Amino acid sequence: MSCPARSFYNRSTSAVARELIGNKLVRTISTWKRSKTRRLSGLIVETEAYGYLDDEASHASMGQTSRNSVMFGPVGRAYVHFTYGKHFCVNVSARSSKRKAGAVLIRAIKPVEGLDIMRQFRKRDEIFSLTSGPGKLAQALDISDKLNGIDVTNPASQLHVESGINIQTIASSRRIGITRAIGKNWRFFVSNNPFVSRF
DNA sequence: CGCTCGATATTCT
DNA sequence: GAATATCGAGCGA
Repeated sequence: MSCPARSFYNRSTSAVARELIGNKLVRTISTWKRSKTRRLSGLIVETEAYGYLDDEASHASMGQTSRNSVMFGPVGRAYVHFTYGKHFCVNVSARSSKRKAGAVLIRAIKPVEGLDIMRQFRKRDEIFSLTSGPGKLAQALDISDKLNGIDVTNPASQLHVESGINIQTIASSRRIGITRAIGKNWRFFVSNNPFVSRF
């Protein structure tokens, strides 16, 4: 399967956020036995765009720091950050050439491959709570800050994005879990599906 | 079901 | 000190 090219991420973050819906987030891990590789994957069903100085809710809004440096680097890289003292969130760096920083948060995926392994990482069986939230999907795919900065346009990367299906029913809304810049409707999700985080 | 609230580390004021 | 791109246990209906 092919990966969206780097140029895919070289557009406005809101456009990238919308078009990432329907693509596949893939995590490859080596199992403890016989160093065999396994694929964990899911269809991206919910995203949020985060901008630069124009977006007070973005980690990049106050300039470059050690935490958000991936948002300022090449597009198509994973920006993994730790939040609320417990959880990791997975983003992909993206922006048009006119901006200096930006990223798209992946908020939810629909599990496709490796559900048994996801259940082990999540320590629960219910399929709808496996990956229906940014912290949940990071845990289900065993994603931590060790993967920060990885190139998601490379199919050999342990975390990458593969081209998927075209989704017709994409809706947008305010972003979730933020208090600033709530006027921007930069959350995109597949309407009428049970795998998104919430409405 | 739905709501409230504590956990818990990093960043910002 | 306060806030945070979250989650799930515990409660009441």
